[in-house]
Amino acid sequence: MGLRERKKERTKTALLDAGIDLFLSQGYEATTVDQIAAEVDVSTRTFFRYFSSKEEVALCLPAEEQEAFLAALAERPESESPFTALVRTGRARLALLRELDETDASRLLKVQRLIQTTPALVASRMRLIVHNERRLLAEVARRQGRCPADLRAQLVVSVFLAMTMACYGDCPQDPAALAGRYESLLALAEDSLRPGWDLPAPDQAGPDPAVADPAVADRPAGEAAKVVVG
Amino acid sequence: MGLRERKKERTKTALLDAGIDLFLSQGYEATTVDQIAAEVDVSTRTFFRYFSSKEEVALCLPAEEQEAFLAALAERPESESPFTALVRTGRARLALLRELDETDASRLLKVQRLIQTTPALVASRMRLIVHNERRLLAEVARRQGRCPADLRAQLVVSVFLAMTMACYGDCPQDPAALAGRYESLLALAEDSLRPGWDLPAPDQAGPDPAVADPAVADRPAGEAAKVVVG
DNA sequence: TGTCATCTGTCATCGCGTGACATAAATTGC
DNA sequence: GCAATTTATGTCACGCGATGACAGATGACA
Repeated sequence: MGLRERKKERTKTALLDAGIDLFLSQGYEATTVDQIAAEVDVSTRTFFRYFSSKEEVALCLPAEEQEAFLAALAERPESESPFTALVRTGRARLALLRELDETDASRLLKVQRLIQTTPALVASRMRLIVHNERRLLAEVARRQGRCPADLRAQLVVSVFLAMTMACYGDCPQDPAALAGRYESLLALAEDSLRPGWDLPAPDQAGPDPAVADPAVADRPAGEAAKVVVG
Repeated sequence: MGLRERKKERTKTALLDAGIDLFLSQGYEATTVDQIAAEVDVSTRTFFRYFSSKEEVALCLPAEEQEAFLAALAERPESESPFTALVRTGRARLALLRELDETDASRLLKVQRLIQTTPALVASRMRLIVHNERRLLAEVARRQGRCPADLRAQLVVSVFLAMTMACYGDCPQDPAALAGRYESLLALAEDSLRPGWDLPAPDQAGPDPAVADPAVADRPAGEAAKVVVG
């Protein structure tokens, strides 16, 4: 790796760290791009050559994590059911947090704290997650042997994402607490879901049950509700 | 209602309609606030007195719907389980779509199409939804007699929101298709969830099982997974 | 060393959003 | 109907985020 690339990398992490620290100390909105650039002693224009937006400073790490998650998911054995594969991938990623460089780990925790305390960034991370939902869905549908429009595939992804978001819900603190929260939610899901719920229905062999019969919506309100009341 | 208020209301809906139409015809990003204001023949500054941002033009209707949803949820009978109350409220709101003024209905459908075809707006709507999650959670927890930090309450809300988002997932088209999709997802949820899953666990009487034992996270990866593999 | 590619700074520009202030309009009281 | 008050609107100025264009500085390579 040449001097040039090393210099670039140093500048990028310098901007990243400066940005995160400024965001945390004086607030995300109150911090201007000019300030970040000045801190690293580069021009504002140069800042935008490293980060496409101010937001990206706060979200590039989570974005990378998502990429890594998708890559890891793709390598889970086919024998695992879709939801199991998702859950185990999540657990593996979580475990990776603990064997991290001290500076990298603290950076990640800072970013977590930052996002958590900034409504605009919470929304942005949500956007990230939703943006990747499509790819997650594709992988789940592939494992189920269905098309991505399959409602059950969507349900599996939605439930998993719901769990993930609920995980972010409170306390970032330390990786251990996060993992604990993750496992608690998992146990709860086990209590709530029927075994095999994430496997494709064996009776319907067709590859496209995506659009359901709209006539079902004409049922009176009180009638269809029993399906979930139990 | 005085002349003044009528005039204001007319200006607001004029800006709203002009904005939606311009967004749809030439794209959201490509449309400037100046254009919208010019279309209604008011100054740019005045536009911002009616809408706090360009985004709000596209999202004020969904925002109002969310408020209405929360109000309707609060009035569901206590006898309904949390998830049932959520589902029936959703169904009732969906039914309301059909008895709407022609111009209001077409506006709503336009907004749906607009959001669906604009990634930035999809994200923004997601932000709206997440922003209201807290209030939804409060109501669910109240019905369960638990605190909002209760994981089961969070699961209930998450599953419901996941269903809602999956509903938005594809085809806006007509209200009937939307309702059909809603009911299909509902039926699928019935297949996947155990009866009574949304009721508070009877054994744990304490009001605060929010934070789980972090020690559980120390289990080897392969062991805890069986809880969902079944 | 000299040539080439690439990174960087400066400048200009656009769009979104806001505060301040003056003007025009509607509302109220007489 | 007219004056006094309230309130909506327009104009101006400004800050911030983001982008394109161009010239100069710096590392890469023969």
